[in-house]
Amino acid sequence: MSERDSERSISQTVRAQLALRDMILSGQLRPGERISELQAVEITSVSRTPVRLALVRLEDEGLLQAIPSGGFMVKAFTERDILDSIELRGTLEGLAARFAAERGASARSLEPLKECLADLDQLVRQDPVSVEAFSAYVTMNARFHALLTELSASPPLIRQIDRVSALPFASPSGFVMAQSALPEAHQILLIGQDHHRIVVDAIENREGGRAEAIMREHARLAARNLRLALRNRTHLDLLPALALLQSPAQ
Amino acid sequence: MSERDSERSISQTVRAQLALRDMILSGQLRPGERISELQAVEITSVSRTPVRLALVRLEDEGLLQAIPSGGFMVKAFTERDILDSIELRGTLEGLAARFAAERGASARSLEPLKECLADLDQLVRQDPVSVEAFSAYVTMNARFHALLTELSASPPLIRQIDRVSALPFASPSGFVMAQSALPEAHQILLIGQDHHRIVVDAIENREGGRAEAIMREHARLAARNLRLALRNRTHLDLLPALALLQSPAQ
DNA sequence: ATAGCAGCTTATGTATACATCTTGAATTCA
DNA sequence: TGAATTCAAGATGTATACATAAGCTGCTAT
Repeated sequence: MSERDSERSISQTVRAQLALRDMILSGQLRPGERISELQAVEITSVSRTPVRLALVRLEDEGLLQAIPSGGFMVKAFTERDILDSIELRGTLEGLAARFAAERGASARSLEPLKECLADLDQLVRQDPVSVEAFSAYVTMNARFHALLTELSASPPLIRQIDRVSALPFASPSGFVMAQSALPEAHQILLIGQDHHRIVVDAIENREGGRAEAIMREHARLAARNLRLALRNRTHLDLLPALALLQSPAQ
Repeated sequence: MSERDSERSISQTVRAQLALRDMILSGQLRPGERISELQAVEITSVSRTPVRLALVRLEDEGLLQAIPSGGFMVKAFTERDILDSIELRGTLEGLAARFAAERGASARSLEPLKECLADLDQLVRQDPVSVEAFSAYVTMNARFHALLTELSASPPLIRQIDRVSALPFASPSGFVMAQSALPEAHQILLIGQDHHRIVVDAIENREGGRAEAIMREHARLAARNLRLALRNRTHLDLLPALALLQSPAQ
């Protein structure tokens, strides 16, 4: 299949990076655990050179932490770290929205965002929302946030947002699936979608302050989802990202 | 001397990273220029393995850009990129100040910041400000910003601020030296120091919004310095960071 | 019994040889 | 003359061997 072709074509470095990332996010490698190069070599079946590069990449992705004396360990996050990362993303996306508004995003460039908004509207309209719709929402929501970020037309800002969102629990869709298990599911989805509507409106009307504020608040929905999910403790399996959380949870 | 000892003790990777960074920031490697591993090997006199690691590190530092087909080139920045990076830093430092205020930084933890503030006051008091005082200001100012960042007590945020500030033209002291060549020098210094005073006051009084706003505005002083320096075109040599600027300047 | 030291095991840091792919230049054909 | 193709030179990707440093275990001495 073409899958095998693509697997063959990608570099060993990337292959190792993917394999190690999966093991970290799935909890097979636990927070605080040291991960030696040879161990990583055994896991990934590639030699030390690409393994080492993969480890360095995962370090600046934020999944690993360098040990002063050499080597790496799986990074551990507190609930506070996660909440701060979400607030951080909200702040950066707020800045992106403000830039888009102040710099006068053209009607043409707003088009894809509006289409995405309409697609999301379709998904949100159902009640109750099917699991498939939730899954589709996650994809479309990620697209919405990506489009919004690009609308800032600021490479340095886009770069930073991408880096923050690389942490799975800080990404825009990190906790959407958690909602599906909550009774407040549909309500929260509607509120989030209203935020989307508002930010587009604000950008269109050049209301920079409003656009920034609503994106900050929007990120706090994710924080709310996280807290609800942790308190209810239902379907935590929907959130592999929480494998990185220190002791208390899981 | 101990210098030779320390030079011997640091790793080849770090040595290569420092050497290459110097060459980039000093303009010996020009923006857009491809930098091959062998070339880097010749420059740094270390083998390809540590050179490669150094290149990867410089990439996520933001000084290099990966070429899709492999290898790296020196990243080029527009004036807009630089201004955006400064605004970005201001936004993040604003968030840090707000966190410090909202979370109630203890009187004890505020102490070092206040001492630093007093030291800066001493330096600013002279008129005209000597070159040595400017240089001391740069150091002390960097310390002030570092202390403020740490006061947020948020590892994820601290990490992001450090990453943004790694770009020399986005760092808190990036354009202070440019002032020394400007007629408005002392005035700008006084204004900046007043910002410092205000943010400490705001944090002490738990005024999160005020603390955030003043840090955002504070960063815009750097943007002002940049614009003035570029327009006047005097003493651009004081700003090695501008070696990364695309064509028009320099 | 505990603390400290010695030696060994294993980790990471580095260099280099080999394989593969990209790129540029030259030549040939239309 | 221009464009396309092929070949060569050089680049990056990968593996592995070697050097050095860290950490651990076990033994000895107090």
